[in-house]
Amino acid sequence: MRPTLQTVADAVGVSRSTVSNAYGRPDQLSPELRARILATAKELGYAGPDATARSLRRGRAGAVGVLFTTTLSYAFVDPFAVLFLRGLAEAVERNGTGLLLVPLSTEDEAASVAAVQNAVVDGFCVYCVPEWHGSLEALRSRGLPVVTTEYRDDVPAGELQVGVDERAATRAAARHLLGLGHRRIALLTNDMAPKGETGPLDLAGPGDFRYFVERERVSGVAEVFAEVGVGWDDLIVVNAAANSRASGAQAAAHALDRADRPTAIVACTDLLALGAMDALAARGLTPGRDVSVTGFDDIPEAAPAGLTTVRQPAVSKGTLAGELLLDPPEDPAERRLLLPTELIVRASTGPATMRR
Amino acid sequence: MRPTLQTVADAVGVSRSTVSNAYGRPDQLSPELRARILATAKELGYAGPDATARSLRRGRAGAVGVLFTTTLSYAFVDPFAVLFLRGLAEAVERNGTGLLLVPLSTEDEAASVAAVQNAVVDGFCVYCVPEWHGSLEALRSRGLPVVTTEYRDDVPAGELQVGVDERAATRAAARHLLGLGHRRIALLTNDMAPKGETGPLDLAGPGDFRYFVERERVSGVAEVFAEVGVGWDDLIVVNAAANSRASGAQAAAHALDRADRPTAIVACTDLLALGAMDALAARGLTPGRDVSVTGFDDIPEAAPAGLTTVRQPAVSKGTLAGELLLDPPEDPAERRLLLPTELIVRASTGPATMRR
DNA sequence: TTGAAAGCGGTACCAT
DNA sequence: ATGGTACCGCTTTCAA
Repeated sequence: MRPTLQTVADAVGVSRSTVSNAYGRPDQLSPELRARILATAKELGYAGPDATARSLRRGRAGAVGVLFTTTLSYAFVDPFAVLFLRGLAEAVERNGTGLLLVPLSTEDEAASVAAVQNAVVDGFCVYCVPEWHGSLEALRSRGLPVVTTEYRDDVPAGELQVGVDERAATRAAARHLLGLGHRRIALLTNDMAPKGETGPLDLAGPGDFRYFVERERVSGVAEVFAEVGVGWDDLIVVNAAANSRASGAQAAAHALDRADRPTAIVACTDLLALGAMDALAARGLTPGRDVSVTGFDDIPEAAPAGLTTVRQPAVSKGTLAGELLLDPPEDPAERRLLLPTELIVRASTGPATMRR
Repeated sequence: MRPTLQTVADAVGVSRSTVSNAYGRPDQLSPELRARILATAKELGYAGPDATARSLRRGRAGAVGVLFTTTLSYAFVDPFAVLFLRGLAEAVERNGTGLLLVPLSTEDEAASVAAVQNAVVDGFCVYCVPEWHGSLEALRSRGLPVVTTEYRDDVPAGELQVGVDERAATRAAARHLLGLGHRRIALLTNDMAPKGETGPLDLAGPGDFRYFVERERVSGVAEVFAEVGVGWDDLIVVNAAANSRASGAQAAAHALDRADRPTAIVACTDLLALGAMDALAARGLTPGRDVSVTGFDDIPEAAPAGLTTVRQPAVSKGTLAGELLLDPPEDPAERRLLLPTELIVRASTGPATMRR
């Protein structure tokens, strides 16, 4: 059997408290006794106080949990997520706190709920988890501090937030395209509906999107185009099964291969936009000349590709989320952080041209 | 005060065991009672069984800890690490297990040790942590399963391993350069010595490197060149302060600005190699023509840059590490996995040319 | 089907 | 400086 504190205490002939102090409060006992205790512990193969028991007693886990949209590994697939996590990691490690990536399952919601309930953490960071997902409720009912990466009103009061004005951001992108003369555009989304399939979407309006971010981004575009008489039904909306380059290319194909090919493609993420550019290339089309493309996030890959996109601070979004979580401000106003966005114009957008 | 199992039990008028069963073993009590318990719990704001207490009692944490070379955030900075973690994440999440990134501190070793001791996990994955680091000893003494990403003999018996033959890999790269006529080469390392400064290194031999991986990779190159009479002292060794592109460029500068400029640069990682290519570009030199460059890892950025490098399986290295950890094989032979490497020749290497 | 009791492995207050 | 004693919150035989 694995030795415990008691084992060591008995062997040395002291009390548990003293052994405990030998580890956690060296100043509470004579150096000599401490040395003897530590030596005996080593001899017995005692590894030091058990982490779980210590956490239970101290009431502190020393880690914050991170929840991702879909799966745990998505954290290492999406370039924006990686940047965000870098920031989050920097903030928490400064504090000696760890990061627990919680395994959510796409197939088994019960498993996800269990994972959230069993997570030994002091707080949670929620990265784009759909509001209807059961794990979110499980998470909130734990009563721990929670920070989300969306800036929105319809959440439990007091929840920490760090986000951007998604809608205003895409409005800027839409105005840019409008100014370039574009009137026939396609929207590339990644709504991750239960059975996400790549293909055209026929929705009554932006409000039908299931994801907050998707809803907001699409709304921004729709608003701007509506102002000039281009209604919702005039927009070509194509959903991508996943937020990946390949999926973006597939989705873009649906728009590009239409008889009334759009002159511009507005993608909800850079990954989708880069995929759209791949699709253009495959058809011998040049971004910014034949068809304009915009993205969202400004991931590192965007600049070399010449992608016009909305930049949002990735790393600092993570850092701020971490700081908020580790030391939640009292003032409600400080519990919600709105970060700036900026439209970065590159070569992938240009004047609308008539089709040759 | 937060409600506990007891609170709920008292409120309903049953015992703790029954409430516990209501959550963990629904079949052990009448559906009706269970419903009443759950309703009361909700009313009381009871969030369900405490994660830490449950872990303690069950003796299972539901997570594996991950240790990184330097800091936690490095996990999201190094492209190879990101790929590795993706694989690891995929493996563990399949099992419903989480990933706890343990915060190591560069400055405060005691803090790192504490972080390892307090990590609530069922096992550890060690990613390139130097063997002399105190946290490693703390980790091993916990007696949990451990998997390391290096294939080597001088570790505690039974430790799980998944790695590559680093030395053989760089031997292949060196032979490639040799075949192209290169005799005067520079080595770019990232030994992360305590006070890592970028600059020339004057070591007695490859054995002086503090890191296993560095030692092995450099040894491979040295061995091959020694065979043709190019000794250790003929090699230009420059250390980079960090494993980053910028640092690699800085280090490469030391080699490139010498009077006897090397005709080839062998970098210990792709990041350093890409930095070296940056340094070449800054000097108007063309990789593969003026100076050849090789890297290690074959990260995604390597191909577009035309970098000749050693490929090692990044994602599957992570997957295998995870599988090993979650279900350690009995057979000692299966506890150590040697993965293949492959030299990928691209445009960054070419025939050695006399300096113009 | 439900409950009593015994831990899981420690920590920290309060005496001595 | 050291020890006694609760107690952290839950799970799990085992008995009723």
